[in-house]
Amino acid sequence: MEAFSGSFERKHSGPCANSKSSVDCEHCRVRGLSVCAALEPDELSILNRLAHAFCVNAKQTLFEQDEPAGNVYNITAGSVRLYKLLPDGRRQVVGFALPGDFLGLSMAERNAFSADALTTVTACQFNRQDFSDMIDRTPHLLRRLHSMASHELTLAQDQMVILGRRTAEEKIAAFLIGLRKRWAKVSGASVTIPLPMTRQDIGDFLGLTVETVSRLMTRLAREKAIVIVPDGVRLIDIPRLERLAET
Amino acid sequence: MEAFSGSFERKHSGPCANSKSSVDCEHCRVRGLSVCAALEPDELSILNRLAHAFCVNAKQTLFEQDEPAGNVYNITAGSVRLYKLLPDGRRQVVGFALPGDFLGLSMAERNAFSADALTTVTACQFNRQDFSDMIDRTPHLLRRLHSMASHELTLAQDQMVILGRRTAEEKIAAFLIGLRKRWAKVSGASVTIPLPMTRQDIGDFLGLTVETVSRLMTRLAREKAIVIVPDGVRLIDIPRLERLAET
DNA sequence: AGAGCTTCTTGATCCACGTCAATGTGGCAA
DNA sequence: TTGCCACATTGACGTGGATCAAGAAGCTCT
Repeated sequence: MEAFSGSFERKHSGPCANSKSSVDCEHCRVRGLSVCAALEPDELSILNRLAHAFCVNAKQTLFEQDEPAGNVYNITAGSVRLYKLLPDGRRQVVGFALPGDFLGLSMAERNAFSADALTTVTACQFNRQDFSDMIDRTPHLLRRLHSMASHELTLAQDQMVILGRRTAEEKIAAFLIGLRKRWAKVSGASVTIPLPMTRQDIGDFLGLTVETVSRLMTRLAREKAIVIVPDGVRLIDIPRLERLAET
Repeated sequence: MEAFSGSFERKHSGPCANSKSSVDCEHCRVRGLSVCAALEPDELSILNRLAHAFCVNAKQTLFEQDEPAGNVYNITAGSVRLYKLLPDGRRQVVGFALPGDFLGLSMAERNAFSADALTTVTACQFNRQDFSDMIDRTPHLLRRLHSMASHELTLAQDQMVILGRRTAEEKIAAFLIGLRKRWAKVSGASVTIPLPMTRQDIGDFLGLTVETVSRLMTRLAREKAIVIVPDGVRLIDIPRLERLAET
């Protein structure tokens, strides 16, 4: 809980080697907010005074839907799946959190969704009450957080258009374009973008089945709108963005 | 722009009699925020210092998607359709605003959607810049607005579940239950709820066609989950909520 | 290297919902 | 009253994507 401003550091750079059952990884302990968090240096330094950094391995849970919300999180590395479950097991992925993203900014009493790690994730955690007290003392930071939450609302509304009024192929194309844009903010523009989530996750995000996602990805590749990088299906190239956008 | 706290008043209570092309209705001029706005008296009184009240008839536009956002609105009476259009004309309704609801709280540069009046609407308008300056001077009000925006985000995420993972019948049921709940906040719980929007609007909100909406409303009525009030199709009864919820 | 996973792909078939078309209905203007 | 028009309903038919089923291709553990 000591002061630290700016980037983060870790003791080792590969994935955590420790047991899957451990939530905290002492070896890759990080400090401070993600540099991607779109905050000014003074804001970073204020928040970092409260930061408690930790690391979880892939498939571990950060928090679960309907549980009392205990913390606010800022992702510093890795990606996180955010989803809601219906009583009968149907699942809707409501988003994916990438480095720089905050979780729990709504300050609601309970979590609106579950969150678990798609890859090894390092994050920076704040006690909800400390966080709340701090933003009460720092109005311009609250203003910033409000604008982040508003941005998320517009993303959610865009997703409503995608879910309600686009065909399966358009959904996939929009998803890939949107993800490319988000990765560009994190690690710079690139034709190759990582898909840390499974086809099932993509389907649950877009209101499609795994089979449909798989078929359409293959089709987009056949039609040369994308390239599924051969060494694994979790990496794709978007050589010509406009080609994909016009589908 | 004078001070006024609490409820609103109008000069006549029926729909506006003046020309359809007029945006402001001098006859039913209102003052102040909606009493449904879930604000404390002191917050109401602060905001009302900036309030500029007005009235529009059904089908008139409040603002349009992508235009520079000039105002923040609080609906005091009537209902408003919020929607996004795709270039090819497909439409996604992203929500319906009822009395008490704010529009434009995100303080974004441009409107994320279009808004037009489903019925005669009275609303309370704030200049965006005045509003922004005022919340900067009033942190606890900003905090309140942030929590309203966050609530909208959770509604949007719930809508994502509905759009992505529910059947047509479940969509209609969820829509009616949600609308009933919202009307209850405005005018108290009642088995009869108004549907100020067309079947097309409902379809565009739920990702369905008019025909499907119509068919399923009829079916729900046949199965006695709802009653379409005979004197018009824009009013339904939900005699047994649990009956509707289990569909 | 092989066993046992999970994930991904591909094909055949099905059906919920969309599309197209016809008709009904209520409000309003002339 | 009549015609018009936007909205709603209903039926017949078509189809995009779901479902079911079978492999293939990667991981991880031993």
